[in-house]
Amino acid sequence: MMAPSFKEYFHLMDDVSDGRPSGSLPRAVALLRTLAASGGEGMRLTNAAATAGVTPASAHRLLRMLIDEGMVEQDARSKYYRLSIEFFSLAARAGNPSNLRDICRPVLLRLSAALGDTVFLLVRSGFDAVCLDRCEGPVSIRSFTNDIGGKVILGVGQGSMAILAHLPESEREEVIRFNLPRLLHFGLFDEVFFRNEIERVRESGFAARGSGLLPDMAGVAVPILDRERRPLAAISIGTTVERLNAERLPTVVQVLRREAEALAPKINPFDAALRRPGQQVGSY
Amino acid sequence: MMAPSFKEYFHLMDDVSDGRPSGSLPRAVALLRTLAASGGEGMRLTNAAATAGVTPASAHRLLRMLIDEGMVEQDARSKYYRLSIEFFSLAARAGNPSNLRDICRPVLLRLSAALGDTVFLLVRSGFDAVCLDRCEGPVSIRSFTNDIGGKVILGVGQGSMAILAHLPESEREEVIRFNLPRLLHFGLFDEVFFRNEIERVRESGFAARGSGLLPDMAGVAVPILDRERRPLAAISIGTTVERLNAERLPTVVQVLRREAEALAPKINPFDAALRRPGQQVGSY
DNA sequence: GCCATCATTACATATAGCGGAAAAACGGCA
DNA sequence: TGCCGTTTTTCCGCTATATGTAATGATGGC
Repeated sequence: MMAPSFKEYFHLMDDVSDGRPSGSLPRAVALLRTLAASGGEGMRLTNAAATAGVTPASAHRLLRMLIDEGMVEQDARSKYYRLSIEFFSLAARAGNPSNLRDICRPVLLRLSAALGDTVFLLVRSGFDAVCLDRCEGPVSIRSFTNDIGGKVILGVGQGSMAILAHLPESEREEVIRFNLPRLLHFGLFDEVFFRNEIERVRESGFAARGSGLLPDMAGVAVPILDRERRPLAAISIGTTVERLNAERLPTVVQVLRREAEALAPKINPFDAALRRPGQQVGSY
Repeated sequence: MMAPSFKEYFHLMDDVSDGRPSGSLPRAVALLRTLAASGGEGMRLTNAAATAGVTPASAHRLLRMLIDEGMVEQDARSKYYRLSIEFFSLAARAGNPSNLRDICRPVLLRLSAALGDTVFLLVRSGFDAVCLDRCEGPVSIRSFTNDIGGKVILGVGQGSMAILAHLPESEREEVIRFNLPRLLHFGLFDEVFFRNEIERVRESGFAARGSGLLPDMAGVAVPILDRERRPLAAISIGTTVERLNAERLPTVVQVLRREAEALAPKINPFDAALRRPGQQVGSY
């Protein structure tokens, strides 16, 4: 089986496949999701309506409402709809739960300057991890969570793995059970390998190298743990395989760990979010 | 009059003051805006309801719907509502209209590496400018648009000014008329100074130094212009006053201009977005 | 352990949202 | 230029959905 392209990968993460939403709010959200999944160019009305599972008439009415609300823009002559910059700006403030990003920013800057690599801040979101912040180092990097706001399946990539591995037993199992099919779908893991990897990370306290999903790319990540040793987030650096050689690795891990430990007490422990089961995650 | 703090500044940019919205979608959006304005900690139901101008019962129902949709999270024990990480992740893709961000990213990286300063990418959004992307340089910087997703009044800061100054006459006038009261509200400008500044920027083709809003901070910005010389975006660097001295300035401007000109033809010209008048902007 | 504040549920009413169908605008293509 | 398929937009009657008031249940502070 072939490894999926980035585009395929991210497409599969979108939960557009809602079965006929009812009520105007769910429909509107379905449209927003659809537009988000459409990429930067936007979508035609008919297409968006079909994808979101809404009649064209409703889609038209709803999209107009959303334009009135400033959440959606429409290209003046092509009629293409897209999410608005204002929507982007509005939601950008959601990427700072309990001021996590603000608190971690200086650390990311320091790490990126000290190590010369790209640094990421990741948090869990359901069965995925989301990149909250990123500081570019001089070395150019490709990564699953390259972009701020980018989503990866929990367990894919070092930062994501660091979070998963440090979840408490029951949650960890729940996530593994949910994610295994998603991962196998890509032919990237078999279960034993995956579970071994998780154990290794949990015991060593950091995730390194990772799965070699991206050739020549390597990374290290450590979790930020609260007093009950629950993972609040992960700090991760992305670099090239050659830069992360055997003699440099321990140093990097130590630097990361020190920063993560210093960070932990500063973070106001926010509770696990309340969520309806089975929502907001892709179904395969 | 005192210069406003960052917090005050950004608070004033939030358009939460909708007069009793009717229909479930406008109410929901009002709640989302309210939560966005509340910062990272989130809000209680009652408070959010009052701020959004909705009865507590409605707020409760709507917020539950939004949680079902994955757009809102609720802290398990404190009951505080906040925008969800998934919402953040969803909207992050709105920050790439016509793939503008993807196209500019390599340039930002190159500039940040070459100049050693922090580089910003800004686009217009109504009467404001929004930061789409940012690459940190080694020198630490404070800026109005520090954060990705951050909003500034069109005309404040170099990047924002570069866009405003290069708008076609009629639009420029419209923006100036709308923004003058907002600017005067902060006691930062008088009209003649503001207009002179705009003229200077328009004629020279770049904005430098700027208004000295932030002590010791300086910046340069150039617009990215399409074939009709309409500003599509602005590239801006932020640095310290001393780093941006008289002898370095011309070099920096030239580097920026060259990149901006090389970028222009790559960008698929997207039309002015269709918007209802008088929406989505703060009223003072 | 009490009281005040806040969160949640119940319910009857009206209204806002719904889809089908028709009309109008658009965009090719010859 | 004129025709036709597609897409967008409007209209309208029906229904379901969203609404506020009011009552109940939970929470937290003193």
